[in-house]
Amino acid sequence: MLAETTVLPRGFYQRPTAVVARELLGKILVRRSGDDVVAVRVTEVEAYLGVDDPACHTYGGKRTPRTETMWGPAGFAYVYLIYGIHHCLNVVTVGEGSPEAVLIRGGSAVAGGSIIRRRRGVGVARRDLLDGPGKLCQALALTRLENGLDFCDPTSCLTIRSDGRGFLDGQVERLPRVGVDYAGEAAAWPLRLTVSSGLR
DNA sequence: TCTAGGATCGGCT
DNA sequence: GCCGATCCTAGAT
Repeated sequence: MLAETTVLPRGFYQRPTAVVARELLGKILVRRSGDDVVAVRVTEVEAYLGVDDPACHTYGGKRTPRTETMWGPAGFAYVYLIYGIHHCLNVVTVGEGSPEAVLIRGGSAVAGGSIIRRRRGVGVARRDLLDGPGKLCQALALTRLENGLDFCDPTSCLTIRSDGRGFLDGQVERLPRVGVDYAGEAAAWPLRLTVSSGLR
């Protein structure tokens, strides 16, 4: 199934964050750990626009050990812990010195469904498996240990691939981001992208 | 050191 | 719809 896919090149990520966010919808996140392979098609993302975005971890030029990955080159994974319990997976965009990223909020399983169910809990309903950033990370077995992985290295245990399919603009909903009320008017910026209907 | 708070989730009412 | 869990992170002292 993954034989007909290609790993997205660095250049894919070295573009404006809002563009990368839109283009990530429909792409396939592939996670290898040991003999387990899990693949998830991205259906929900949020853009975080760096130093000028009050909702972003790097707002105002903030640079800390946690956010160091965001300050580096595009195409790397920024994984952090939230609420002491859950992890969130981000894709670093633009380029070195422009600490912007796209948060992967949700997807649908395309391979490794049984592994996902095992990790998420056997009784969990199909639609609840991957509909949140914390759930996605649990399904992909991602923790802070995976922070800084390179999405562009075909031998990496975490890559993003294209199978040539995607979603039409008419299928994409643009909504305010979740859980960033503290960010003032930026909380209303329509930087959350979701798709509801099927592939094209 | 100490403290407050968070890009969430799931259980309970 | 509400609320507690749980602990890292960052900023203050």
